[in-house]
Amino acid sequence: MPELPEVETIRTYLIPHIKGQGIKQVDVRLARMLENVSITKFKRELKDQVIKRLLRRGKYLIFEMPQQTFVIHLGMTGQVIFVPSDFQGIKPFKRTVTGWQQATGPYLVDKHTHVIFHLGNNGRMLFRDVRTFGKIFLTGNQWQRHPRLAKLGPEPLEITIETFLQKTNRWQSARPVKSLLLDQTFLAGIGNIYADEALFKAKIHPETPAHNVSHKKAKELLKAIRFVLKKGIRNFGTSFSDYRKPDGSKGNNLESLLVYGRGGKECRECKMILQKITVAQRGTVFCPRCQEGR
DNA sequence: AATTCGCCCTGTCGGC
DNA sequence: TGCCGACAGGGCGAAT
Repeated sequence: MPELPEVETIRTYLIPHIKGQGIKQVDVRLARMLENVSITKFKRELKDQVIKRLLRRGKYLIFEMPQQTFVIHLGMTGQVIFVPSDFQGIKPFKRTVTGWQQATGPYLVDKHTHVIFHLGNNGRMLFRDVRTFGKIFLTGNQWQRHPRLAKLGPEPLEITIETFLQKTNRWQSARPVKSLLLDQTFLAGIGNIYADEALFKAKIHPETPAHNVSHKKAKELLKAIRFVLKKGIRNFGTSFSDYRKPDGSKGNNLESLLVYGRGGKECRECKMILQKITVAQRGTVFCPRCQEGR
């Protein structure tokens, strides 16, 4: 699932390819990927606009244009693929009994490719999403005020340790600390992978009630969050299942994971068998020895 | 007001 | 071999 490091990797990759490019045309092949905007309006608002800036806030990708801003959220399985103008692998879409099934090379234009942005440099930006939990929406020029973005908490890589400790000081909550990490109004951009990784790194049991997290532990937690997110970015993201860079290749962070997806296997630090439990309706892996006590 | 739960969706996997 | 149910989970809106 694309989290902060994956979205940041996509953003960094896309910038040189799309910044300053005009949008010649947009194809929308699945209307429900657009949130609160019709296909007609979406096309009209984007046509002939120039992408001025590409930003990230939490797990959201923000495309700023002079008169309008559109935002992409990748949900669980969303991908943004950039197809350069000289790429020859894409054939016309073809309807088959099983749906749109023309997949060629790393640039997959198939039944899961829902939106295609045709750019001025004749490149194409594809939005592909198997489980269709992703969303694309318009915000107007004040994207910070859009309801989805306005409610986001601070960026974990930007918040100061002092501000973070003030936030955690006010935790009178019995909620498991993992549920707080997944709460985008607390910190923006952490998902299931990096939450488990950060809790392991900070040696905190995922079910620890928030009010039992000491000042010292909270400090270690923020350091751990930063560490795993930065490492994820350095490794171009975690390709656990569907995540791909915009060139179609996988990120390199999977082999760096210490707990996520490793339930039943040995802890890389102490050889104890990693446990898999459910916390906040999410699969959660932790080491009973390294992360003991709540 | 804070928190949890149900739902959206499709590919994959284990069991029979 | 093939069918079926369970499972994966981000975020919203309803329920508690």
